[in-house]
Amino acid sequence: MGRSATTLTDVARAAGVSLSTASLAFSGAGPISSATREKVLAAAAELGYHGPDPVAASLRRGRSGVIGVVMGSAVRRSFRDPVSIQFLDGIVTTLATQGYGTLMLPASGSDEAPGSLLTHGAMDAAVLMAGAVTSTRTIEALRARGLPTVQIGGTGRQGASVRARDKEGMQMLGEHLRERGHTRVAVATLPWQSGAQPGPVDAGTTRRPAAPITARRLDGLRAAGVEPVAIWQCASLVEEGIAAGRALLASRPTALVGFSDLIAAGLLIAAREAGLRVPEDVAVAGFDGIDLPWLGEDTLTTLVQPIADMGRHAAEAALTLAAGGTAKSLSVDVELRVGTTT
Amino acid sequence: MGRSATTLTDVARAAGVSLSTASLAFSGAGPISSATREKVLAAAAELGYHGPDPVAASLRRGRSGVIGVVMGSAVRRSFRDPVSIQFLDGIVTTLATQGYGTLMLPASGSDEAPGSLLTHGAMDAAVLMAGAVTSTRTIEALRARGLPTVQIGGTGRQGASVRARDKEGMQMLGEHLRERGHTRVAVATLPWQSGAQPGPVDAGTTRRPAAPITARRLDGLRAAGVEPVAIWQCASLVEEGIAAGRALLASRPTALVGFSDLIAAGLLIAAREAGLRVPEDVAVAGFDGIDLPWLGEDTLTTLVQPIADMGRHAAEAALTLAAGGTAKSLSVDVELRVGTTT
DNA sequence: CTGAAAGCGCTTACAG
DNA sequence: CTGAAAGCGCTTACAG
Repeated sequence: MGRSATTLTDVARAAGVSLSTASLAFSGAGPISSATREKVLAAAAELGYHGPDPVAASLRRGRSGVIGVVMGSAVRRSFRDPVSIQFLDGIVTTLATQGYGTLMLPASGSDEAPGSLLTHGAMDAAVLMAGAVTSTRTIEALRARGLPTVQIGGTGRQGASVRARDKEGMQMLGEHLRERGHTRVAVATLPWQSGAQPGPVDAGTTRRPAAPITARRLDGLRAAGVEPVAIWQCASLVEEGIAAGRALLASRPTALVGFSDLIAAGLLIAAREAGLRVPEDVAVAGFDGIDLPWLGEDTLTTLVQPIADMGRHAAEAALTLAAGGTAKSLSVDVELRVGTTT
Repeated sequence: MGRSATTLTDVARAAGVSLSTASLAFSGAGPISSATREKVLAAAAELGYHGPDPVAASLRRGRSGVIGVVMGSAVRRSFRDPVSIQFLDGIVTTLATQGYGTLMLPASGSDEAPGSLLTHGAMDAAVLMAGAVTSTRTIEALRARGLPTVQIGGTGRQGASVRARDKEGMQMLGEHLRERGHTRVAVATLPWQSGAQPGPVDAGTTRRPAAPITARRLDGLRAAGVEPVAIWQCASLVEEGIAAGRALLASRPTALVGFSDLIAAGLLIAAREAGLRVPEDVAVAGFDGIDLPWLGEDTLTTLVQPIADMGRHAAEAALTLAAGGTAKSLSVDVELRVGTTT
């Protein structure tokens, strides 16, 4: 059962004190003499009692001590991007220092009912990882329960969010590319909406992506006066970046921009594969600022996001919400890091 | 608080039934007429009640509905290997289908006290990911609470474990290399013990690695008659594999074996970097069978583990233990997949 | 098929 | 500083 047979009542009896006093010895939430505490702790050790049952304490306190983290898609897919892992690291680490647990929640697909964990799992608040943002059913299932949420990369319009200044970042990159004389820029974006399949997008479209991150990054490029000669949407995976690169090179671009570093790595591989020199024949840039130790000599020109910090902020916002407070949305700066690929 | 203000008692009153009947309407754990159930559900919908409080239900049932997963090290580091992610995917997915949640537990370092989540988090059992296996303090903290554990990659000596037949696999690889005529084999192993720093290991040592996976894989090579000309221990990361490769090439090997695919990818990069042709000048092989889309034309010769299956088995064992049953240890077969690198 | 009662193990006002 | 009491919200024998 994962629960020891001896309870706080047993410990109190063995120590010759009341239940409330025994509770205080463990929680320290009230005045207690150190002699009494020692007595209780000794009795507990004697009985093999390892502290109050967390479930019972949760019920009494009215809080589960758990924050849910909703992944963008299946764990396997979602966490192939180191960015997700660093977010998760920031979240888990921050919550752990507050004694809070992190519950993994598989997001439901856009066409399937939310899982029982989402509808009935014990938690006080939830963090929605970037890819989960546009999965409406997931958000609605959480809202229906009255659970406060924090979105990473969201719009901030529905509850608290933590996001990067994507537009400002991409604008910096766009200006950097224009300074370098690039006029033909092809772009491999993130998906325009949740569940979108990889493939071309009409470069002249006036439709704005439903996914906020994709929309903001595209806005940034355009704000710099960069009008893409070709657009390909794909997930943040190296293989999808490679496929995007192969397709985009047909438009004879002088620069390739990936909306993530993993995508950009794929673009770079596709360019090399085509026998092109980088950056002489074609420049390549990404977004994220992660380590790609397998990329060889090149270091990618990219926009560095403070990823672990963002995870930390999201966790802190979730804790505030769990405690009944209100959390404000937060935008963090990104930094242009010029590597060898532009 | 993450808890709606209305309770099952309110719903029962509104529906004009008893508390026990209202409970049955949600759980279906006893006989109830469908008319009555409808009445209760309608009252619940009316009141905005979204089902029984999971914490209260857990207390009453005596089970938290949560399984902890202890990572090998910090999330950030541990999950840079896709193998860990696939394990986690298998675990989370399997548990979710049973309505069970997955709690992320950062392992404590070998020299620090176990975190409060480990000592006081609500869970019914725990799964220890490969790297966590030799972290004695972590295991002891869990055992002290009376929590049953399942180890991935463990020895099976302390509780249930799910592991690959590492030795048999490596023996197959050793024989494959010998058939190809290799006599000078250099090896980049996984760490010999928890927390070991990357670096050389005396190839002639008779000391056996404390880490069971490392020990079994080395045993397998030797069982095939392969006596390494040089050994370097490192974590399963591409950059550590690259460093290992640079060092190991000094021993003029005709074959390089990495104890993980990530390490082997690093070895391959180091070989290319040294201007060596693979496999003509030097062969390279790994262990795991993961996708490495950034590796270029080459496909790694490797031992394929059924990783997601192993995660699934571990989750099922944990569920059995959580229900008070006993779980047996399990070994799964690995398969030699010959690629272009040997 | 439905209801009344007990109790899961704890924390927290409250009284002394 | 310590103790007696209430109650967190639910599920499950048990009786009818």
